[in-house]
Amino acid sequence: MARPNEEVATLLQEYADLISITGGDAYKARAYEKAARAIGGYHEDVSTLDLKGLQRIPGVGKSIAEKVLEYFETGSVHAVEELRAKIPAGVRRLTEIPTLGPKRAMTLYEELGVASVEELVDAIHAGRLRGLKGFGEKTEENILRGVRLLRQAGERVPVNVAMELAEEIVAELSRVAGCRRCVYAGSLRRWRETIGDIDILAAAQQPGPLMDAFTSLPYVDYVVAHGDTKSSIRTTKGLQVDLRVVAPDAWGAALQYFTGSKQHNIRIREIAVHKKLKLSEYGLFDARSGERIVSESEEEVYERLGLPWIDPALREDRGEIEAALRGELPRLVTERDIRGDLHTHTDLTDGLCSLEEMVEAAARRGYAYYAITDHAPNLRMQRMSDEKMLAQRERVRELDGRYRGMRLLHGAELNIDPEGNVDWPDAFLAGFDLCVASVHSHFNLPREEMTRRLVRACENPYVNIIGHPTARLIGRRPGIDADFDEVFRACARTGTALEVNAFPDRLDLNDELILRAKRYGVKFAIDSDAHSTVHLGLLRYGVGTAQRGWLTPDDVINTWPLARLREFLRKGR
DNA sequence: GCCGTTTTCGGCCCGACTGTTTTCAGTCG
Repeated sequence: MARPNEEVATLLQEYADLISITGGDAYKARAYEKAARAIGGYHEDVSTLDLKGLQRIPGVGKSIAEKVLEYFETGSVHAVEELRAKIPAGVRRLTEIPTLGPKRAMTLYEELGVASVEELVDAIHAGRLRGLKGFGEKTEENILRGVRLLRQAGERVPVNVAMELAEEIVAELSRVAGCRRCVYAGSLRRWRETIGDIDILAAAQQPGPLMDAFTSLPYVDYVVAHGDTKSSIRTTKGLQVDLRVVAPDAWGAALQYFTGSKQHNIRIREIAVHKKLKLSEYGLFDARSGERIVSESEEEVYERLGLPWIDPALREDRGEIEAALRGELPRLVTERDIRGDLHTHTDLTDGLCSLEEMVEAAARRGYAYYAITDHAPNLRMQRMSDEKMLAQRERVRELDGRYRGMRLLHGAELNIDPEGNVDWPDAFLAGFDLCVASVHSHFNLPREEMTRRLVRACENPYVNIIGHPTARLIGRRPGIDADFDEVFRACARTGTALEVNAFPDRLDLNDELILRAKRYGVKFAIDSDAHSTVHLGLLRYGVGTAQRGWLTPDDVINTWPLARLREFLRKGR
């Protein structure tokens, strides 16, 4: 199950949406949104807190605290149920369409009875939106484009959602008597950015007890299939999970088979055929005699085919097999290589935790260094000022080295305006240890202008890292259109790193762009973009994405010792 | 609904963009 904090956050967010849709007090809705974020990012398990403890969470008062208690005591919240009864769930789904908010979703429902995304699409095609006030031709286009985007993400879920569930199921099944091994495989093991269904593989002589335990997990909505070696369930959140149980001596071949990708496996089986062998999920066999040669570990399967073991993140048939044959597989960056995080926020801007809390949590992760990069003044909503930034710097200097010797870097996340300029003049920027610069608006500039904008930012001698370079939001917003090869050349030329933003709805750059950028000799920074202490752990998804992009520790500046990093950050100045 | 006081209400991130409208509502970051 999701962390209790996540559950409550989701519920409160839903309540906030319902308040907005029903035209309730906008400030009340915002209060619930704020509380949802605060609880989602809170370090303590909210299901263990009492009324007083809950009210200590910023943004949570008596009323919300009581609702949280009600939720854990009864499993639901009366006020939420009341609004749910008034508004079909499909109407809330409408607001997930980019450019369509609560007001117009309600108009569609009240005026036309539209209560789902499908009905909306039909209504548009039937011309039923014509003449509806506030809905013109462009609006229809935008809605249809938004729906396409929504459907592209389709039934897939963000990698972190699938990962949390998979790890819990693996832990649960590993406790079952007779279970020899249990892991997740499939696209999750390859660190794909979204996951369609979860594949779990277990080894046991007797699959029965594992199957029973699996199909009676508490979050099973219904059992899709319950067989001898394979079962499938659908969870209450709508995610499909498959469990496959194999004999312990077939473990390696099964793991290889169920990890995929399909394209990778096809290539591997071709190699087997050329060697007069046959590879299946049960083992590697002699094609003629049918005798099983190996199957116990992935390593021996690959080895018998004349290949070194290939990291799952590489298994996409993107050249990994050729590289393996030449003995030129990269030594991929791992989470253990990361010495620090270079893009994080505090409650000075839109973060949820104080500087001290963030620094302490970072130190607990064993980092050698850590950068604080709050937003700069051009994102007006953040209300940043020179004075606030300088005061923060002073505090950062005081705390430097006080937490397990971890060194602190004071930075900022600058805003790249449409011309490629950033928030402050050089003289002020010179006071920072590093600057991340990112696009936060004007996502639709013509390609040439967008390219010029990013190149210009790279050429700024104080911009060290381009944050979430395409600014995409998975399933919600496509990335900006620019000539990225031109941008990559600029990065390499100016000593500007590109970010691999680890936030699961960004994962930006993605694997394909990383691969392209790497060829220009660009360096990368894998950052959490944490807005709360619990976000620091999301870094693993950035590392997974970097692995899919074939990055080695040498490619990633925040694996370097501090002295080498500082030299890079000087940017030849 | 929360918060912070100027202790019991009044403010709450604020500006820009889009598409619609004809002066602005809705949406977004």
